[in-house]
Amino acid sequence: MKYIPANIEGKWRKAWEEAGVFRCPDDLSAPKYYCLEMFPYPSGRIHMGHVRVYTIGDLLARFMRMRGYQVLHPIGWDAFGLPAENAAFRHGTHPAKWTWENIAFMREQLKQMGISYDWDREIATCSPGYYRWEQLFFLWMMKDGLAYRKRATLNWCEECQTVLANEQVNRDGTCFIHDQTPVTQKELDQWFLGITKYAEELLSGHGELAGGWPENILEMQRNWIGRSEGAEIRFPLSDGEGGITVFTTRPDTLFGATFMSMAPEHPMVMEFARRAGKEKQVREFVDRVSRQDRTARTGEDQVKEGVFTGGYCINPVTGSRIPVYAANFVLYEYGTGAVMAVPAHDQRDFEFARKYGLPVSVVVQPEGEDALDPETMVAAHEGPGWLVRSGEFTGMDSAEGKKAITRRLEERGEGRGTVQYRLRDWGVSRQRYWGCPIPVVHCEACGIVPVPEDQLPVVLPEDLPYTRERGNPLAAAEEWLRVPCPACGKPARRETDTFDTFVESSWYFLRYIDPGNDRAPLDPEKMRRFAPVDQYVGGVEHACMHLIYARFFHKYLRDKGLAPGNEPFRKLLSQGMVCMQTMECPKHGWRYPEEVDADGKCLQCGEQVDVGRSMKMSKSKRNVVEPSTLIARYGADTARLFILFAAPPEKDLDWNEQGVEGAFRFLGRVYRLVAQRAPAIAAAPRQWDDSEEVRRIRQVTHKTLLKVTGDVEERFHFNTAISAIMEMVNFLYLVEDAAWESPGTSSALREAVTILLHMLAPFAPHAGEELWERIGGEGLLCTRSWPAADVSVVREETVEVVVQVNGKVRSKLTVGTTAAEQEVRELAMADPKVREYTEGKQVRKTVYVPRKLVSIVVA
RNA sequence: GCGAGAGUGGCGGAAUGGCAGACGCGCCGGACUUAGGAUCCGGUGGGCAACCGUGAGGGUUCAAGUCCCUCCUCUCGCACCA
Repeated sequence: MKYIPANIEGKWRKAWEEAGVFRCPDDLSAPKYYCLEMFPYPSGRIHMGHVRVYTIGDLLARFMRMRGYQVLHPIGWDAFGLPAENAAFRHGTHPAKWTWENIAFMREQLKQMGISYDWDREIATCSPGYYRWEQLFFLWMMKDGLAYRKRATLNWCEECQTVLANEQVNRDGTCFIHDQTPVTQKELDQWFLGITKYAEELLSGHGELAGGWPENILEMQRNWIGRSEGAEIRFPLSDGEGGITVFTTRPDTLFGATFMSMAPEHPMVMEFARRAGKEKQVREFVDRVSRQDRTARTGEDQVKEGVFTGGYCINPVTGSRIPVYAANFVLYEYGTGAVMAVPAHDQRDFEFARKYGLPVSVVVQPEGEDALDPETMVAAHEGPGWLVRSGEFTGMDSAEGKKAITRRLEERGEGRGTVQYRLRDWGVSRQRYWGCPIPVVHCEACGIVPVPEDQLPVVLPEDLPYTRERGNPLAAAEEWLRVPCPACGKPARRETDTFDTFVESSWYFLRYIDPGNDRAPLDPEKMRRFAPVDQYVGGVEHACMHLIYARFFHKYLRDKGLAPGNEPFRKLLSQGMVCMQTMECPKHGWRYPEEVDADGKCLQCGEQVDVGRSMKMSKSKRNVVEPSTLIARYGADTARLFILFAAPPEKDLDWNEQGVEGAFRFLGRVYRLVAQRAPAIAAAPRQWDDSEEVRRIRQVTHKTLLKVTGDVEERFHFNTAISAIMEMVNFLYLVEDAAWESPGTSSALREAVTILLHMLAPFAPHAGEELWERIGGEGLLCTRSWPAADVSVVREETVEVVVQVNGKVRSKLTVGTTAAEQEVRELAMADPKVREYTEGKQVRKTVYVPRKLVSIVVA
């Protein structure tokens, strides 16, 4: 009778596996439901964050399976990446070995959780059978002009000997792995993917996602893409031919442009300096600024500074000669790398102008305020207003002026309205070994030559001695490196850069649909059957990069006829973090929970530890609970149930050992209830009496069923679904022995327990199966249909109506559900408790809400 | 600074504008027991009460945790993007 998860969980996992119940056939026999959780990086062992995502996903997968869908629920491994290399040289192993061992270990951990994956579809992105197709996509992109090579300044870590993404640079400008090493800037030829060609569609596609995706994620993506409308305006050089084009969102302020600022990297900067004989001075500034990494340079506390280049250009509308400065706050990668400076109406330009004594000219006058005075202004006026000192445009409001000035520039061929994006093309080159080789060859005669499609895959050589701590071992792999040029046959060298691992994760969700295909990356027919993902579950940390890259890839593959529809993920659930309180010993720093005794004393020194606020579980803060320990102690069902009960999925979850105990206790309670009543249930007849007792049991049962179904299916409120199940169990505990034994009522109780177990199945699948077997249920519970609620027994015959007097509840009436308004009003007025407050007073107003309340207002 | 979200008992959290605090944890009491840190049953926002209570202050409404305005605090994202 005792609930011992260790005795039952393994047994049922085996039963599921043997029956192959989670295998999803290629052919559809029911409407499909593609449920996907973000696949893990095989870091070694799963952590609570993984347990949470995979539990949420599995709940939905199991639920939808019972709802009659053919569920595709796959899993795989995001298996390339830097940590494998770091671990490899730390532990003297090979990245491949390390990765595959981790995969083997974590696969077992996931299996222990009882997640209902179709393991036949498992993929690891480090297998040539996977990445060969991504090499093919890259060749296609090269042909389509979407993959190209560009010299670019990138963050460089001397220690890693590789390029870092901006997000891999710490706030203080050090490397995210080597936090002592300052990140520097380095110019390298890099491969880029033209994601900006899809910028507009990535933005407009949000229309299709609205409702299915959390609004905050869409907002983050909007910011990331950063669309802004404006104009490109050409400023002719004051001396000689040519001109400089700027991008501005404020063409209406053109008459107020009194100087120009350029990115230090802009080629015209040194050109001007040379001509003016100011090379030395300007070079000093340019060198100093461009040595700084992007984070430091764009940080908020960065002081604006610049240098006069010696050059001048002409404001196309005022005709005045304006000086050109190089300024540290102008970004070369954005817009045209040059901006017209309007100090009166842009705060940055204002500060810059005041610092270098440049003229300020007011051209936008805010409505209803004193005329702005350039001499006394202390800040720029960035808001709207009326145009002044703007020639023929004077008097227009700024919105109108934007359009009019742009139109005039277009007519004169001096500019045009354009749209700019903050989104940059995606740099995919990494100077790294453990990644997918970029399939091109460098030939002295032919330049860059793509590897012919029939020679794919370019297999990453895994037999290299992995001894170098730094740099890319591929660069030293002479045997692999030297190949004949595919074009001319002369000796050439392979590209040694590998892909950013976000490339792998940009299409894995499609490959799951056709994982074994060795003739093509994807079969369009199968894609049409299973794509898109109906429900994607993962963390917010991927709101921008992964989710934008994947949307981009999906759109590209759509254009190549491989992927159906415009969007890869119909609905997205972004789950909250798993947090736990931190403990810090004054002498020994962060403490693991097991390093502290029951009285909150450090086991090492006996000092009282400080209990800090709850923070995201992390090894560094030692506020972690190991999933394996948890499962060993309580079983997978308890882990799952607690995680789903402790908080709604999108909110952060506070880990609490006593809460886990509570979940375990509840499962024990269900277990004892059902196990104890199993004989009575087995003996119960199929027909129930038409008694009050039966009606009550059935009403509770079906009400719970409706609530749980709605909470899971529509609201994703798994915590309230569980609390409804708990209430039902509490109710069943109060049912007397006699009712379990009596033929008339036991049949209704049999129905109750049957439905209870079905509802429990997606939450605590192992315990559910075990009890299902005990009550003589047929087949595997997880393969059964979700029960249909009998709405007729849910309907109440009477309802409680609250009576308020002046907004305060004074009495409650029990009336028939169909009672007429007039009747209820009269009952309310006649109620003695109500009369106490209404006696002798004038009734001003009464409000009647059917089946809810009567509200009486008295003077 | 900008944007998004959140703030409810001792704690995690419930509440289509209609009885605030479901459910769980913790705590208190009872039962069963040689025993209980197992299990079962009951109680549990504050106040003796009238009443008061959802971060603070206003407002709309017969009625506000929920809607509107002004603040405060916290979390996350963006942050010289011209």
